[in-house]
Amino acid sequence: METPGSQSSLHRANLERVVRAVRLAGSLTQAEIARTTGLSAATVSNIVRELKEGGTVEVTPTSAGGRRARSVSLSGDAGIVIGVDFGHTHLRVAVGNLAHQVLAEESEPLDVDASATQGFDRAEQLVTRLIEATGVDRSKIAGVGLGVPGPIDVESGTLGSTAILPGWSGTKPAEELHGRLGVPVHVDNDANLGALGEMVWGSGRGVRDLAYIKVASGVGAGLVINGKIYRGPGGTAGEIGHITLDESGPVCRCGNRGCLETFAAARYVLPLLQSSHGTDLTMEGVVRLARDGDPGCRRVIADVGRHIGSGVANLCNLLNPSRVVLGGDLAEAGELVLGPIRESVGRYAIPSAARQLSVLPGALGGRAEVLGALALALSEMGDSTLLDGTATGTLQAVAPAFT
Amino acid sequence: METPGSQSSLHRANLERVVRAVRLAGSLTQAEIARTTGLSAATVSNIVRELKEGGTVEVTPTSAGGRRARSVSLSGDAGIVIGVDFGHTHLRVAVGNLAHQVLAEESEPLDVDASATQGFDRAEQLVTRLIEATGVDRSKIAGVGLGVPGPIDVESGTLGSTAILPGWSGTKPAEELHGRLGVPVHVDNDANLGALGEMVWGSGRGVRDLAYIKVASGVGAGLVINGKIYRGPGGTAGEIGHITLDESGPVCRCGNRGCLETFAAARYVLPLLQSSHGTDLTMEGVVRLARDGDPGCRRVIADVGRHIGSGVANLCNLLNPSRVVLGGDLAEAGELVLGPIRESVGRYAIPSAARQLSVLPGALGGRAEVLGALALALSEMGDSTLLDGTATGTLQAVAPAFT
DNA sequence: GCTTAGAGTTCACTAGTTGGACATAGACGG
DNA sequence: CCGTCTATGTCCAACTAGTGAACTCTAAGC
Repeated sequence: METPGSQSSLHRANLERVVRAVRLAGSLTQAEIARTTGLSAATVSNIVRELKEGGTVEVTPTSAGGRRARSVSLSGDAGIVIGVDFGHTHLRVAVGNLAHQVLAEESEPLDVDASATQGFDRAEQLVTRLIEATGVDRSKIAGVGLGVPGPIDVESGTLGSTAILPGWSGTKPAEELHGRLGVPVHVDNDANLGALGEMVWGSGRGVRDLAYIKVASGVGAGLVINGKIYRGPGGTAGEIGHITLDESGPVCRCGNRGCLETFAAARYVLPLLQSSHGTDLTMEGVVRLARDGDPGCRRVIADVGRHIGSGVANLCNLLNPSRVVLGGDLAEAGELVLGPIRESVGRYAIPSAARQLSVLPGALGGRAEVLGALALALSEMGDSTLLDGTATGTLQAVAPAFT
Repeated sequence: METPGSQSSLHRANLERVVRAVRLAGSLTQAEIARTTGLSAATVSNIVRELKEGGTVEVTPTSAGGRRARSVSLSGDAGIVIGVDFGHTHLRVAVGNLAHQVLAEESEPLDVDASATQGFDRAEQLVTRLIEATGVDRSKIAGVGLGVPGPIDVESGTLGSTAILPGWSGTKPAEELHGRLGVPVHVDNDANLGALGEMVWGSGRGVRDLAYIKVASGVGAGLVINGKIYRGPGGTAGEIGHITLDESGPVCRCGNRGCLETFAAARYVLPLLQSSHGTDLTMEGVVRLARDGDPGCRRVIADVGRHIGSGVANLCNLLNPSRVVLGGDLAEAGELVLGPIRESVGRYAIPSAARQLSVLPGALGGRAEVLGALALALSEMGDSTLLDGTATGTLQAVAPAFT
């Protein structure tokens, strides 16, 4: 990085090449590394020795029953990364290692009206607790990924005006957390992190172009293009919630009318059920009732699905992603919502684009954002390519998260 | 390329770095090259000598009135590239050099009903003629870019079923032309090439994220994301023409209803003026009449603009590009169509995304596609990054194209 | 005319990759 | 049970390529 064209940069690149190969395959012998990376056996030998001395990899003597291969794998304590996710009602923290394994994860409720300072204090405490619980050395923290539920300017790190976390607008979450933890902190919004999480660990594995659609109090999308999060020059890409579906529809909080959000987001949908089902319904509750067979809730969810499908059809015509992953509470409704989405997509998208699109529920549920924060920390720490094109399948299994 | 992590690959990368720096700046002294590339002066000295001996660059002894700097520039005859563009009614060919200069350009009418074979014959003849006219050696051809007006599968190179060039579907244009010219041929559709052309030579210079919208017999968009054409996994990204604007609108040729195309494309718009203006109107004619003040044509064009604006607003919400460039015949209408587009965008896109969006007419007119084909040939020939982030302004002036 | 400063070159040095030789250890066949 | 075979990993000499420092050259400034 320092000197763009020097030999040392070549060496660094080769180091990363080896690390990436090992990470993608789990464990490899040196000869296998040489074959997959294209480097010579001698070079691999040197690099492995260097990495071993640096503590990045571990060499286990002849595990497999071959001739005499020593398998190389990433050492579990080479470094750890931390993901922190602020939601509207919760705070969630995960600790993982360089091998993409989740070591610990925990969430706790967070008061919506809590001040930013309180929030960051809580986050710091929870991080400290999890670090202690896993028993790793604090100095091993390589980076932190941070998710916030609202528009954030990635360049300056300033949180925009957001109706979701009232007292927080104008703060710089990354700086705050960096001050408390003393390590690099990278921020992004929840939709982008959800996309990243599902891409690395969930329903988006192996896909290089996907859209993650999160339906909660608003509707947002995280776009992955060519294996990387796409934020757009202004940082506001993915605002699928404000696609216009009906020019004379309900007025949206953004000031326009008939945005997708006004047909799909919790704040606009829940009131529909007030007179029949009471006022204290949550989206989660509606989903549960729908699964239990409640016809009103089923109808509402299907309508939401149809509208989301219209938005996805537009997205599909424009970007032609190979996969759309649905996240947020609504994803729990499964086929009740996915069916109508697929139907709408089939109806409104051009056939050639719709044909190869798969619409899947997120595999990570509420964990998508924290895990995405973890992945963000991993991707920002120099191993720039998380998924290398045709990943050959054998990715790490996610360690069962305790708590 | 051959050996991914070797020193020779590093050397090759450094060669490209220098070539790119020189190309972006037009001409540089060695010391300037050293500064912009980050390489040491000694290395630059060696590389320049190598490139000079290879005939890639020329060193002109002290042109500027400095102390004693020898300016390095790409040699005009280091290699040439060719762009070929098939339109619905024309065939257009351009010849350029590695310095991004257009040496010759010519277009001739092409019968819509011409067979594919006839078309390729004509293209070959025109290419040969232009090569001879410029007097360069045929062996210097480094590559050909080819534009076709219809859906093409970039992987297999097969032209999809297209209503625009009837007898051509199923052919493999790149193979055909490769067989005749004997050099590598790269294909893409007209919207993508238009985007590339405007990005390199036209209204999109210096921008890394833009959408080029071409309104002709259909409506298509070419998307540039992070400085590169984005085609999507299935190759059908950019189908802005089939965004749904009105669920119960006119039936579109794609089978859906109320697509943007049904409100904006020539085949749907021209009939509106039949009873008042006669049946043999073309889009070009409507634009001319509108500029001359014809109220009916003005109204129609404004309506088209408003509808395109709705589509652009959706695009803008999803992708947040920093620029939208309008191409095709319609762009000639200037503010008559841009005004309504901007108005619609302001109305339907979320403010933060719309604020930083600029909507401009294409600067290249009907030449955008050929020039894009030229740029495609250039970008595919190993100099993978055409525009390197913060291009410092001083791009080549386009040499006036003689017919 | 002398000084100065920036441009480009040369040279010795260093970093880093590679091919080939070599040691090692299990598998296989007899 | 032993020799052969084969693939693994390591070591060494050769080679490639970039770098810093010293050096030369030329025009500008005083």
